[in-house]
Amino acid sequence: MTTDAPPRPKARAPRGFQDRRADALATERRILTAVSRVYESYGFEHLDTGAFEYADALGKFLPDADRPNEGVFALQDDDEQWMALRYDLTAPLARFAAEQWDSLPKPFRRYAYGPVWRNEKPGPGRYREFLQCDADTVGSDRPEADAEIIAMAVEGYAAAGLPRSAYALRINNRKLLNGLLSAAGVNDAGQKLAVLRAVDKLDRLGPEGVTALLGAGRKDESGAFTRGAGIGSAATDAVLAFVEAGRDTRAGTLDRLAQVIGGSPEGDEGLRELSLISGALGRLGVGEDQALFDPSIVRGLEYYTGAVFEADIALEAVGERGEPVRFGSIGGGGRYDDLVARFTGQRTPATGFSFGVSRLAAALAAAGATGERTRGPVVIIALDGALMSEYFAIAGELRAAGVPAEVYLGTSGMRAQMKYADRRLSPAAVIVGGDELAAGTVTIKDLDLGRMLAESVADNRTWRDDRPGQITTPRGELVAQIRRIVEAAS
RNA sequence: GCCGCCUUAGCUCAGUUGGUUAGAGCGCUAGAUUGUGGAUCUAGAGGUCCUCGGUUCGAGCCCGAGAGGUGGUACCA
Repeated sequence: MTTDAPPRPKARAPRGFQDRRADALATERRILTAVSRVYESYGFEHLDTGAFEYADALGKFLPDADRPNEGVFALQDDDEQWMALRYDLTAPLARFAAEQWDSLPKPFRRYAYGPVWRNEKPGPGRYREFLQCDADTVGSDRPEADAEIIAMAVEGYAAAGLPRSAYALRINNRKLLNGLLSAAGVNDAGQKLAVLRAVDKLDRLGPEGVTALLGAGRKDESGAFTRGAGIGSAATDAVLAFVEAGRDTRAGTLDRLAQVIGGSPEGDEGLRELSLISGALGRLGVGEDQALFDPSIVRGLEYYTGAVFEADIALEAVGERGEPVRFGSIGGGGRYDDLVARFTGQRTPATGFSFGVSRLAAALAAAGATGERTRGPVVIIALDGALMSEYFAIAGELRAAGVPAEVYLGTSGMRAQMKYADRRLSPAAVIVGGDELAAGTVTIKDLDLGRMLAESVADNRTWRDDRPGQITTPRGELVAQIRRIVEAAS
């Protein structure tokens, strides 16, 4: 027995890529629609760009001969130029704005949504393909532009269905810490980067851990050692006082920041910007609990030059085994004044925010905030192959009346067809056999009513004899009866 | 990238000291019920015991390497 069948491929999605079915897609679409409406109400125009960009347009992560796929999914075009799937929506905007600058109304305000791709290690809530929804203003250096972006983000989360207590935007300004470090004599770029990384871990490691990372370094429980920034103890104290300057109100934090910032042109500039943002947020009606100043917010992206924003979600959720689930950041953004200049050489101030749509959808689903399952169509039971044309006529009538309907196209018996309608969560099934046809009637089963009545029926004999939720009506009343059932179901 | 743990049916898992034909629950398919979902009962289908190599008369079980997953850590434009 030597059959040389070719090896069968294993049916599996690449890791970090997910299949999303109707329920998840409905949640995503609802979020996208709601957030887009908010962006449009502020005057942002819709823009879409292609999934690929030339790699040099995406920034410093140029594919090289050794590791062309580091961080991004890249491939070589037939003219040997490297192209890469976009890893966010900001870099393509910078490219577009630079390319079209002369023909654009300025400041240029656009929103965009779509998938982005990152070729990195996937984890829980971390995929290699996910949806973002961004709004950016290019060509305004007014802090009010930042404030408006923040206000839209806050409004967007509310529109997406998050309860007000479940999220907040935390706002910081890169210039504050930069100025503080200059004043403290820390000017080395590598050290500054290490300080940012240390500060970013405040919520996880606490002040002690951050102190260690600012100084000599830190050994974690597993024994791995992380080298510290190596700044002096005076600078360390200044940084700690700074990151712990957050207060309950924006004005309170500003006052405290003024005390600890140490006096430097850049730091003062940062303070002035935050102050203007604070004033604008007040006038835009953004509550103190929705947008607060938090000096420990860093954001990884190195291209941010001023204000930075991050949205945290505080939804309580538990996984399948009752363990608490953390969703982390569900959005972020900030000011990037140098990104367009990479192309044009001219400094072009810009600011924006990015919704993590996939994460937000996952969080909403896990928190049970979107319990609804998408309903199936009215199913026309195909009892008799000779009557198929009648079945399609019925489906057509229902569709014309605005009711989703489908004729069962399998070859199974009635039991399987009813099961099919049940699994699709259909509101109703239509049964037409020889009896109905002869009598000029149709039999309609209200599946929701049946689902309800089933709870009080223990034995199957009764269940089948009673035919709960089932009525037989004249053929002419079909559409009206179905409509009544469907409207009750929605 | 580094460290730990894990990998047996579609899913969750059990599998004795290394010993016959690898099991359970759930799910799936069908029947009990000529044209009726749920519940119940019955039956059936479903397996590269992650892969490769080694030890052994004999490996799901022991040893080695690799892959995948997972948790932590690093990185995250």
